[in-house]
Amino acid sequence: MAVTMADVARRAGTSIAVVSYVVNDGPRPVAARTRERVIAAAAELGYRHNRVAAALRSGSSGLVGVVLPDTVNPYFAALGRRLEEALTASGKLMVVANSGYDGRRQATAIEALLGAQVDGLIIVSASGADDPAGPATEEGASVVYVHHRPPGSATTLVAADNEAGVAAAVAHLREHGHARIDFLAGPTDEGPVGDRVAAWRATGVPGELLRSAFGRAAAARLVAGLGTVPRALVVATDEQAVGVLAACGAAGVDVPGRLALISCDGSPETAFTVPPLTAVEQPLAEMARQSVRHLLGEPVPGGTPAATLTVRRSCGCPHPGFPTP
Amino acid sequence: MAVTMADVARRAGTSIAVVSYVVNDGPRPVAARTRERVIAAAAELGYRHNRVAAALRSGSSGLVGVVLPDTVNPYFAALGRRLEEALTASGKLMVVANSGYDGRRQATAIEALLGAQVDGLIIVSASGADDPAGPATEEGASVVYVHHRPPGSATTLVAADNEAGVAAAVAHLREHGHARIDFLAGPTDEGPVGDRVAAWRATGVPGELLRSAFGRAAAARLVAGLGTVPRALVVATDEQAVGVLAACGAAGVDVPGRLALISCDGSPETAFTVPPLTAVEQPLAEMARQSVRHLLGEPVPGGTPAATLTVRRSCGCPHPGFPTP
DNA sequence: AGGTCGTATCTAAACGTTTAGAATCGATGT
DNA sequence: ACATCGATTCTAAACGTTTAGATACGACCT
Repeated sequence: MAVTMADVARRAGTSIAVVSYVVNDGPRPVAARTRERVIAAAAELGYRHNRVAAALRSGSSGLVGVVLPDTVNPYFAALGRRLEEALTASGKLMVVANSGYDGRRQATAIEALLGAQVDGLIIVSASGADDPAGPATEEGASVVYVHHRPPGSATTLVAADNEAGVAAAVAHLREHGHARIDFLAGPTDEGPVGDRVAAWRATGVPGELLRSAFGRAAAARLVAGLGTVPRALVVATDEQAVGVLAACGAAGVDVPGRLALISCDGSPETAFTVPPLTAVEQPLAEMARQSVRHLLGEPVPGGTPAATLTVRRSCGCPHPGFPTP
Repeated sequence: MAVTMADVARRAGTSIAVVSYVVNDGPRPVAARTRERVIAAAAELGYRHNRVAAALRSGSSGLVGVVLPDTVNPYFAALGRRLEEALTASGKLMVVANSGYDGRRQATAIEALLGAQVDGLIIVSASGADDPAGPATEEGASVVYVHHRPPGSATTLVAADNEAGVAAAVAHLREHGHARIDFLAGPTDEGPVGDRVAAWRATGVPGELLRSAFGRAAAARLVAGLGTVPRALVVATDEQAVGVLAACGAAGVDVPGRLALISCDGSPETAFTVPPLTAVEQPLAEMARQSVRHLLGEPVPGGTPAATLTVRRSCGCPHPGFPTP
């Protein structure tokens, strides 16, 4: 059915080997005239390189597995797209799997990806999951964790430095005149949330640590139940910040008038909330690039990328398009 | 390196063929005792089925390519996840590619996916792109368009019926007392937007057709520049509705007080906007299931799935958690 | 002329499966 | 005893590529 290298070789009057050399641009040189004939023959016949056959023989499938908790979450969606960009630039295809924050589903997904002979695995680990890279790395597959690595794993982790960003957020709110600055985190301090809590604590600014389950509904409940609304709040994730916004909207609490808010994550959606969220923005593009380089065993230039503060409206700053009261 | 069927066969004291029969559960029967021995041997050795080798021989890679304009857009993100669920249920892995709404990138992506020998292609075509399935289907690959099919293509399309949904939206706004109901669409009526505009027109209710480029910024500009704010508006996509919301927030226009809003798409994010958006919700799960069944050549039960109205706050209805004035 | 080198090409053996066709082996029927 | 049959298993040929080793052929040197 499909056009194979043998067809191209026959047409170009050469052997399969040289066709392969031309297609892969190596590992042996091909005379310019021959190369032209092969290229012409391939074009005429509509040859398409069969990566499956190549994968079987060469051991590289050109596939990279990406495991994310939930690609509908804008933060992971944004990370996923950055990863795809970085992978495409390296000629890899991205196979995605959602773990749904569930360790078992994550393990199943990884198993399926390894069966597909992926060249590597980029994992944002579900919290509470055992180290899923264990079985994977035993097989010799390369694995990189992004954003969150399960406790006890020694596998490479690519994550942003949030310390400076959170400090900047706190400093910024203080400039707006807030003496107390509270922090809203999830029920546990696992993963990057822990770093953010620590960074907030490290500033030494007085304030309370509030907790709410992950998910917007929970965050909404929290704000609704709040007796005295805190004046300034740093929120650990966009997801929760959006929940806080929804709760404030429902309760008629003015943001930033009665509650100043700074979120962490800074996924694209934060630019379009009402009001637009000021956020400690994760350097997703750089994280994606570094992950891919690690995975492919290339040198990784630049150190840990740092999250930076993106100022919009929810902190109290005037923002283009918004009337300053 | 890796454990192969030959290793398992040796250990189980049988031939490679029976190992294959056991692994694939066919196409020939295996005696119960032998099967057990094979399964035990495979477990002891940690055998993992090599899908690349299987793909080369059998012609089925277990991979399905999914091409989306932009996986960061919540609507496509939600569709993507539904597709992944449906594919996983059929034992397929999903390879995603973003086209960035660009015909050229879309063509490149499809080419790469075909090279990976995907078993099929699910495409949400970039508007304005030539029929990208042409070259693909010539190769015998099966292709299904979802949501939007380029004009001139005869390939299978899976899309929702928006007529009843939009009519319900218009009727609902009328019940809220609006005599005029405007409609906000993109610059062209290509794809599903056209159906929605037509459905709005078909209701015969007086109102103006407003236009704005795709993208939230453009929608924001539109509302900001509006002399007299329309009282009731149906918006063609969530993306634009979020833009309208942002513009209203910035301009201090109360939604739904001064402007009642119903969006089309109904991606998960609409539940968490301020105020929560009433929307004509696309039956994404059903669309995903149908797409996959079409792709795999299975019978597709049920006709065209219909979009349905999900009532929240932006239309003027009271909504749980919101004080009714 | 004979040897040596370099370049370009060819031959053929993998890679790990799938799956027809052949082979084996009791059991059954005559 | 012998042919027949069914159930099970084995043998071996693909699938389309990659790539090491063998080969062919001038050019160059002595």
